[in-house]
Amino acid sequence: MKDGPNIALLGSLIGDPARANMLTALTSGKALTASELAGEAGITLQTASSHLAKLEAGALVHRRKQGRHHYFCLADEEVASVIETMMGFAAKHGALRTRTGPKDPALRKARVCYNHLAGEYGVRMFDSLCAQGYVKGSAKTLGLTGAGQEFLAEMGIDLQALATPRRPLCKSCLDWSARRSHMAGTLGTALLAQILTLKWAIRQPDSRAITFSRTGEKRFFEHFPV
Amino acid sequence: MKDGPNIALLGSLIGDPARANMLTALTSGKALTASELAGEAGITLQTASSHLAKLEAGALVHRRKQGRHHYFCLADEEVASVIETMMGFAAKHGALRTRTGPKDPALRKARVCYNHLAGEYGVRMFDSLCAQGYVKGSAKTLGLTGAGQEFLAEMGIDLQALATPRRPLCKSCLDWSARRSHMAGTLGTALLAQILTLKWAIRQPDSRAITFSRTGEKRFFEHFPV
DNA sequence: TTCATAGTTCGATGTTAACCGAAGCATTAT
DNA sequence: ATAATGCTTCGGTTAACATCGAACTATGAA
Repeated sequence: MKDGPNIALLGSLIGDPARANMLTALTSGKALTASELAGEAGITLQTASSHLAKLEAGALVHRRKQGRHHYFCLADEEVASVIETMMGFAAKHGALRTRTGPKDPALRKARVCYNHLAGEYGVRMFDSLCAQGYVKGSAKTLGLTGAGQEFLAEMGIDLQALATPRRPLCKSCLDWSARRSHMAGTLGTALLAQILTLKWAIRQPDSRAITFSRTGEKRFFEHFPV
Repeated sequence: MKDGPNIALLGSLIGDPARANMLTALTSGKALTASELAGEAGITLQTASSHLAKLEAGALVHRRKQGRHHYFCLADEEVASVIETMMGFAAKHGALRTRTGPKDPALRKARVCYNHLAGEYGVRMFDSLCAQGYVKGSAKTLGLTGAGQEFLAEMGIDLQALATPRRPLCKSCLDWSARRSHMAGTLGTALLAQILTLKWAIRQPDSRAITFSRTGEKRFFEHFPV
C-alpha cells in the first residue's frame, strides 16, 4: 500500500530554501549550470550537487550533460505550474516578507513562465483568445478553433510545426500575480517566440521580465483586445 | 541568504508527512476536529496540535472553535488549488521514492481512525461494500441499499440502534493513502465494533493498531472480497 | 462540586538532513 | 603528459524539528 501522499515528498523537496531558490531561478526557462544554481542559492557547489541530485530524482528538474557542464531546467510545464501556483499563494499571504524590489512591477506586467508569456499581458492574451473564440474548452479540454488556426497563421505561426504528439498544444497555467490563467503548451511557447521574433518585445537578460516596445505594445493590444 | 519567496516555507509546511496527510484529508472540504486529524495522520493529539498551529500560522487552514472542539478546514480555494496541483504531479510520478518514516507498519495495515477502521483493511472494506452494491452514492450522498441492510443484519449489526439523527449513518473518510476512502459514520463505528466483538481482531492497548487473528482475517476477507 | 473530554504548552529525546572540507572522476585546455 | 575546470562522492559536524509524556487550560456533563 502506498504511504502517505507523495505530496509530502514533493513539498519537502520544494521546502528547502536552497532548492526553492534554484527552482524559482529555473522558472525563467533558461537552462542553468550547477555552478550558476549554486550561486543563485548562495551555497557551495558540493551542497548544490546534492540538492540537484534530489531534485532530479524527484523528477522536478532535468539534467543535460554537455562537456563538463551540467545544464539543468525544469522537468516539464507541470513543474512550472506547481511552482507558479505556490508562488501565487506565497505572494498573496507573505506580502510582508516578500521583498518588493524595482523588478517586481515589471515582472507583474509581463514575464517568462518556463517558456511562455505570463503576467498581466499573458492573462490578457489568454482571455482575448477565449473571448474571440480562438480557443475553446475548459482547463482540461482546451482546443484550437478554426478561426483560431486562421488567426495564428496570420500572425506567422506555423501550426504544422507545433504538432507534437507528446506535449499538448493548448494548456492553461495559473498565474501567481494575477491569479488568472495564461496560455501554456506548445502554443503558448510559439506565441511568446513570435512576439519576440516580431520584436514587439524583448527579453531582459538575467531576469524573467519581458519589456514591450511602444509599437509592439500597440500591435499586441490590437491582436489581443479585451 | 535571501530567504527566497516564501514558497520554501509553504513547501516545508506541506513537506511533513503528518501535515500532508492532514491537508489531503481536508481536501474533502469537510471540517475535521484536531482529534480526527491526529487519527488520520497516525500521530498523537499533542503532535497534531503543534502541526495545526503551524498550518494555521501559515494560513493553510482555518480554525473554528465550537464548544470544546476545534474544527479545521482548508483556508480557502487557493490552498485547495495548491494541494490539488501538487497531488496531480505526485500522482503522475507515482511511488518512485523512498518516503520517510512509515512510523508503524501495523498502523498502516489496520488502525482505528477516530472510531472506525482505517488503513489497508479499512479501504478494502469500503471498496468491497461498494463493489457488492451494499452502499451506493458519492461522497456526499452515501446510502445503504436493501442488500446492504440484509448483509449487515447477517453480520449481527442492529441497524435500528444506529438510527441517530445526529450523526450520518454512512460517511466516507479519506485515508492516509490519499484518494482512497474508508467507511466512517455510525455504520463505520458499528462495523469496527462488530469486528472486535466477533473477535476477528483485537485492539492493541496504547495504540491505534488493530491486529487480526488468522481466522479473523479469513472471515474478514470472506465478508469483504475485492 | 467533581469528573470527563478536547486541546494546548512545555521539556526532553531521537532522527533527519543540510552543510562544507577534502578527495575522487571526468572533460577540456596547454 | 600535465594542469585546470566542472561536478560528484564521502565523512563528520551541526542545527532543526517531529515526536511523545506530562502538566495545564477550557468546556461540558453528572
